[in-house]
Amino acid sequence: MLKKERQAFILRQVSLHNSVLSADLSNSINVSEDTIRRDLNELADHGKLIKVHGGALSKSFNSFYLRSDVYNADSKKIIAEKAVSLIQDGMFVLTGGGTTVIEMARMLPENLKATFLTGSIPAAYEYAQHPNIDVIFIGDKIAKKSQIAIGGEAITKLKHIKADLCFLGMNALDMEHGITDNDWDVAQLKKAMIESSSKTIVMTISEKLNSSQRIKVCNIDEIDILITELAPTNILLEPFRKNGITIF
Amino acid sequence: MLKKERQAFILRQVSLHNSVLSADLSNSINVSEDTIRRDLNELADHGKLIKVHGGALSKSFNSFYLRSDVYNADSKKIIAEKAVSLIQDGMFVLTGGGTTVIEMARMLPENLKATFLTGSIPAAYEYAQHPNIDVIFIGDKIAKKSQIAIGGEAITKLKHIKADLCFLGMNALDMEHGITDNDWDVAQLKKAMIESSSKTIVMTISEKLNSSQRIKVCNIDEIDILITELAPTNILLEPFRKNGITIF
DNA sequence: AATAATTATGCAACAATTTGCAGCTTTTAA
DNA sequence: TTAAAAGCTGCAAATTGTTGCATAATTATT
Repeated sequence: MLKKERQAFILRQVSLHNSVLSADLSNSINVSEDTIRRDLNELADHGKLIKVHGGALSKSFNSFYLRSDVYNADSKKIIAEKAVSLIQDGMFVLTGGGTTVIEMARMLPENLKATFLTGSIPAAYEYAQHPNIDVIFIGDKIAKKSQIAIGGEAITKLKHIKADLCFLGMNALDMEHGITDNDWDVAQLKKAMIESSSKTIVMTISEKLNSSQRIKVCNIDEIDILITELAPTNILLEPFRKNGITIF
Repeated sequence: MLKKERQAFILRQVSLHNSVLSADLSNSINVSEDTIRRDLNELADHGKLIKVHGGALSKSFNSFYLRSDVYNADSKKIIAEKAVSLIQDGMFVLTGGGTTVIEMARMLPENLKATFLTGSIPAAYEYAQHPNIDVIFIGDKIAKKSQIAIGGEAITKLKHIKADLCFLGMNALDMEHGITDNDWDVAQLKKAMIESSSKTIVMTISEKLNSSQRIKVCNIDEIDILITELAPTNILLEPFRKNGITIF
């Protein structure tokens, strides 16, 4: 096998699997690992792949994980836009405090007149900036990590409220486990928020679909509307639609 | 799995869920927690995430509130420094929400352990950032102008509270009219706050001394301590000292 | 075609990196 | 204050890399 063939083979493997191990290549081509290493170094020098300890990575793989910030921000803006379109004048809107919610708060149209209820400091801050929105803060004791109000007081107060819409950003969502979270207090609060609203709207980027965490919030069937950055027709969302959830 | 892949996976988890636990990662990737910890430290060194005890946080999750320049920032910093020195571990501290209070919130020493009560969204946000401070938010309906909670609910809640210190930023202060304000709701709230605290500390830049506004909050004699940017011996402050107010 | 020059490959010894573990310290939460 | 969880440090084992060198393969030149 010629050197060029070998390197072509390596490149194909990399683009196929996103990563290769020197040992595997050495095995499948029957050359010493030294040769493989030299090939990898050469290809890396020419910018064809990224050499790492033990093997190599595809370049696209690497750039993917480097720009994940921007990528997510875009998704969240798409989600926020869809969410905003559901809010109408005069509504009582209950929201959580995730980054997606914040994004939505910033996109609320200036002329919207509504009342927003939240237990999140950052969210309340955004709502308070808005010229025509009334803000009601729920609860008193603030959890440092999540910067939202937690505990019995907040939940008690929620029980006396009936909002039209409830917007929740989600950490994890899957058909089997429903909505799950990794913080007990937050989970309790979300549960109470869902019960205090006529409609529950879950916002999440598609990558959080089909993942789960330790603490259960509620079952899939408590969700009325699901908003992701994907087109509503996307195949990934099909199982949720089949369970009676409206997809936006 | 290559080290870089693993770290990419970690970054993805962090950007997805905003936080990760070392133990969870160790489980899902099947490497020791030591390795995870080393990865997290490495990623933190490169500024890709924020390492915390037990796991890591997404970097983009923090910092919504941007530091804007405020009028007379220098004077307010001097005032804030003096104010901070009055707070001791374990105290219950009630505060308003002016720019001076925000400045004070930012200067609280890291190791201070205290409970702060406030009806101001920006103040609550600052307190929530602090590692050792418990935050209790007072009230529910938020006034747009001042971004503080107003109304009967807040005042009722204040009646059930007895704080050690009450820090108030003031709009106007003069010997004859006492503390005055230009917003009825805010004045009511300040009144209630003063009544709910053992000691009332008024913070104001000197140019607001000897000015008055339309709505009365309280008389001079309800003030225990007055903090300005001036030296305590300044002639301007003499009349207040003579009225039994401690000057800082 | 023969030979010299260049390049590629494998080997071996040594260097560096990575990883898990054990003992001990620090932090956290009750 | 105390017990559990997490972190740190040093260390050892395994894996991976590097370098120099000998040998084989390829190319160029006469």
